[in-house]
Amino acid sequence: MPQKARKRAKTSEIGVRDRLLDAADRLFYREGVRAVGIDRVLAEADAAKASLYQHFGCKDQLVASYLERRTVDARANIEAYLADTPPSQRALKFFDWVVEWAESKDFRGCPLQHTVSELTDAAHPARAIAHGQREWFAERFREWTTAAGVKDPKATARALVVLFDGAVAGSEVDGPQRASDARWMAKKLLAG
Amino acid sequence: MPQKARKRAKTSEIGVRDRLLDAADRLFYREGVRAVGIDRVLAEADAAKASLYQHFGCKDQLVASYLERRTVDARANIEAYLADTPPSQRALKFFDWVVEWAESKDFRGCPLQHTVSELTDAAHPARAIAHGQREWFAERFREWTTAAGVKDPKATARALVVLFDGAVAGSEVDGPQRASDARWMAKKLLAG
DNA sequence: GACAATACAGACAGATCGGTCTATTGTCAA
DNA sequence: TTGACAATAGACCGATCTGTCTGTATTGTC
Repeated sequence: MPQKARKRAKTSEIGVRDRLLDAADRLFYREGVRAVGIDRVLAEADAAKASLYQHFGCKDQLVASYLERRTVDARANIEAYLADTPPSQRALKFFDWVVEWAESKDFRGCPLQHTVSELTDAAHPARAIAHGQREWFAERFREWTTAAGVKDPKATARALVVLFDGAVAGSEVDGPQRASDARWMAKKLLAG
Repeated sequence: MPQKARKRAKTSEIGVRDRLLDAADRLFYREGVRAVGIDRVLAEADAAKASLYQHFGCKDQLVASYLERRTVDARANIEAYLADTPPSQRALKFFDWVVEWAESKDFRGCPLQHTVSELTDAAHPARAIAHGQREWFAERFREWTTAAGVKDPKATARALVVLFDGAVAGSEVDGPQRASDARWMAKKLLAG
């Protein structure tokens, strides 16, 4: 019975909920949430359909949970990346992080942007998560530009949001050069 | 016979091919190319399924034709918008156009970005169209920054691409303020 | 060993998808 | 008037989608 061995190995390693989230993350990010069906996620996670609906209720909730985990991880990731950088230089250092992200093998743009543009329904739970993450970014940029002591911290922070969006969206189509271009301009902006 | 009146009215006004393209444009741009099925397009265009397959062959080709027309229209639109502006000031004036676009009622981000992120297949005809349009933008930016006489026209042009992408992607989620933010930064960039 | 909880496999339903096909209708030119 | 042509309506096909359901196997606890 192949199930026996497989099941034992899996349940002792990672719970089925995390396996489903891992699989959803890989597939949804790579191909989009509409292009990937439930069955693909189940096969990738090596899980049963009942487990998915037990843990998440419906596909939309799985999508929301996938984005939720992405944002939590991204925040932790960024904060760790900037921990050793003095606050006055974090705005620019953040764009180093963006460049590294854009250069990473599996980079394919912003999962929040993608999902929001795929799911038009304004009441979809994914939209609230995307909105929350953008608020977080806006606040961090205001912190960083204030700490940097630039002339107009609020306007500069808004400009950095544009640079960030442009770096991510541009790198998706043109490659990581766009992220470097954004960093180049961020440097000019923060210096002047 | 309702068909009689309807048919006569329609065929004398706009050909069925253009009606299909108009319908596809509205629906694909508003909801995405995967979210909208053939039947929705047919109902919106008040056309028969056979007409769609007669003129476009398959859905992918309809998508490509929709994007093709979008790019042709956008180029003409932009060139007309900038016709009365001296070359040296076109780079900045272009961001006025972006602001107006972002403020328009039906603005919902960049159709090319959306479609490319929805259709992962690298061989899809839509990707070639998107690539061509980005080339066109890159060349225009180089022209305009050269005419503006800035210090480093090529780097500045690359930066403007980032600002443009950021303006469009940001305005989709946060509203047209992002386009104004991009213009603000473009002005600084072109002045310094 | 009995039991509840969890996860498995997969049939099934109902809807929708892209695409093909037949049959009908209106238009226009010979 | 006839015949070619373009457009219509819509049945139909096989595939795929989300979600439900039945039944079985494994695990940990009493």
